[in-house]
Formats: sequence, C-alpha cells, structure tokens
Amino acid sequence: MSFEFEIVATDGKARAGILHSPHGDILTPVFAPVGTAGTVKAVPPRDLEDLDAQLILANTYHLFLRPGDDLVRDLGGLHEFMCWGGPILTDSGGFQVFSLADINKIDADGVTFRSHIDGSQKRLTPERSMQIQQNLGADIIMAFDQCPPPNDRAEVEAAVARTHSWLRRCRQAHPDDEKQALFGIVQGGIFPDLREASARFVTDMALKGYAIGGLAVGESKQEMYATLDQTLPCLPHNKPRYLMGVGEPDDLLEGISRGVDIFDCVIPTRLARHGAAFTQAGRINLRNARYRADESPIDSALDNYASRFSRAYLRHLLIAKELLAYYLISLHNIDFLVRHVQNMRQAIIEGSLREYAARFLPRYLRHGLTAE
RNA sequence: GUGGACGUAGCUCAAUGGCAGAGCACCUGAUUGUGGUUCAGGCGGUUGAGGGUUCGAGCCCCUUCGUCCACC
Repeated sequence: MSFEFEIVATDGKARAGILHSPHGDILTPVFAPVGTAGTVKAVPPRDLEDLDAQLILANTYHLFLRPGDDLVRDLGGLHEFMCWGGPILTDSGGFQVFSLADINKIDADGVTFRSHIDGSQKRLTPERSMQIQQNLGADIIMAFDQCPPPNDRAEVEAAVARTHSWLRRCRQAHPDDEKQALFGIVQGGIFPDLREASARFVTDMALKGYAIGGLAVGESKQEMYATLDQTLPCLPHNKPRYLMGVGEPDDLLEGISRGVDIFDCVIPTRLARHGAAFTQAGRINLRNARYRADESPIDSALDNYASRFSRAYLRHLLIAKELLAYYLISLHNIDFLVRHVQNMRQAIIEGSLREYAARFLPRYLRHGLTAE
C-alpha cells in the first residue's frame, strides 16, 4: 500500500495528489524544506511540524562524511536520529560531490573525491549511494546521477549516458520495496531531444517516482520553463514528479502549473541567512536601512512565531549576526513557501489556480523584486 | 614645568616633496538537488587649526590646539 500515488484533483496540467509513504501521507504539491547533516538547518523539526511541512530532504553527502551512514543506521535511522517522524527524502550525494568536494576522478564506475571537511579520499558509486541511503532509512531515495552545466551539449550527452547507466545499477542494487521508494532522475540539460530520450529511459525502469534534475543550475528561467513544458508530458501521469532544487516562489507556481508534485530548495533558509524574506508584496532585504525603525512584522499575512517580531528587531539581529535572526527568518520563509504550495493545492482542488497565479505572480515576476 | 612621539575616511592605519589609498564599518545588489560563505558595486576627506618655504606640502619650517609617553 505504501507509495501509492492518488491524484485527488487536476486543474489544467496541475495536480493535487496524495503520496502514501511509510511515515505518513504526503499531500502534493509539496515543498520539502532541506536539512543538512541530519538536522534541519537552524529550524527544529518541532517547528516544521507546526508549519505543517509534510516532507523534508536530508543530504546524503553530508551525512556520509559526518557522522557516517553506519552510525545513523545503528542509532535507528534518520527519523529517530533527527527526531522527525514524518516522511524524509534523501538526495543521492552526487550533486554535492560535484559542487563541494574536490573531484579526483570521475569514471564510468563512480566518483573519487576528497572530503571538503578533512580532505580524506572517498568514493561514491551507484551501489554505495544506494547502500548509504538504505542505512539512512529515508522514505524516498534518489538515484545516483550526474548534474552537468545545462547548456553544454557534449557534456550533457555524456552525463545523460552516465546517469542512465548508473540508474540501471541503482535499480539493481536497491530492492525498491514498500519500505523505501527509489526515484529516477531525468537529465538532458535544455535540449528537448535529450530530455525526451532520458525521460523514456527513466520511465522504462518502472520506478515509484520520477525527478527532473539538471535545472535551476545556471540556465535562464525561460529555458527552465520550456524544458518543463517539454519534459513533463514524457513522464507517466500516475506517478509523482519531483523538480529537484527548485525553488523560488514564482518557480513553484510555474512548476505546479505544469504538473510538478514535489520540490525542495535551499532558498528559504539560505536567503534567511542573507537577510532576505518573502512577503505577499515581493521579496525584501531586512538588512536595508529602511527597516531600522519598522515596527511591523515581516508579512502580516502569516501567523507564525517569527510574526511576533518587528522588522526593526530582525534587522538588528541580522546586523549583530545573532543566530536568532537566521532561525526566525528561516521559519518565516519556510512558512511562506509551505503556505504558498498549500494555497496552490487548495486552488487546484477548487479549479482556481489561474486566479491564484494572477494574484500572486505579478509580485514575483521579476527576480529579486523589492516590495512596497 | 621640561623633553619626546603622534594627529590622514566612522574605526585601525598606508602614502621618495608630485593624481590621498587600503582593510574593517556603513549603504545597495546577486545567491535555486544547503556550510553562516563569497562576489559585485556605492557613500565617505579643507590630511587637527593657522601661517610660511616651494612650480608643487599629508610630508619641510614656525605658531597654536589636542592625545600619549618619559623625566622633574
């Protein structure tokens, strides 16, 4: 019964669904806050429960290096280790190997790299990634893939071939049973023919869900949307679709409108650390001097613990580099995105997603739009 | 009181007698499958004050004010 995906309602291409998992149902579309090293960075799981976050992502690369997947397994798995009773998704570790570590060698079999923490040499292969993710014990795990720069056709072609070969090995190495679902990843950069071929290959593996990778990594938003337009119809309608690493509020809307069910992104917490907050009127930078004496909350439309604090106080915390600033603004930004996605789910059920988009999108059309 | 050192951007300090600069702070902007970083740009000066020498003075000379140190 686990991992059954029910589509509750559709509005155009957008879908409202329920993905069953061993640790609870996931109401989609869903935005998964991102955790690092087994804890959600700066925001305790208790708060995420309060915000009604239904899925969180934990990073395999970080947990592999520290504290180690064996230890997490011995301590009862990730849910118990990090005190999060809800569904968890782990990435494959591949992305961070490519973005954080010093790569020594990438070959057909896997990747040898040096840890960014202590410089020690490590190796990840599709089989090892599956083993680590089994040890971590997430509900949804990701195939080990290669995410290349999206505009370089030769590189993308090579990465697609490698990703497919690795997916076959992941599929073999992992039981893909009712305890843990393996999702495959479509690559192909911004090239329609490569995306289509990749979608076909990945779909043939008959997995419990499918991800679109290799986007939001340098291409323009128009290129990303065009790629979604072209790729999503190539994926099975009755399986969840996960757009990896996205995104910003407008991207969530654009993705959902096109039929994406699952998202994850660093942006609510990373922006919080840089002092930026989402509001109904657009993005604001709380470091700005204009908020020095602003007694209003970040966004009066939200009601969470951070809502009690004035912009002036949050600005003071930021300027003073107080950890509380990162916590409160992260809480706010996650609340904003979770609410945003929940609103869209409700709009899909009511058949009013276009109206929601018309109200919401203009404020977020321009990247970095400043409010008021 | 005597002798000495030093006064340059908000702060800490650079600058052969030859375009007055850096770091930090402050003010903006960027950050999309997480290391709080980093990057890009901007504001900011009667060089304590006054006079002199010089083609030209932050720099040399005189006066003055201030700070610090040492010694009566």
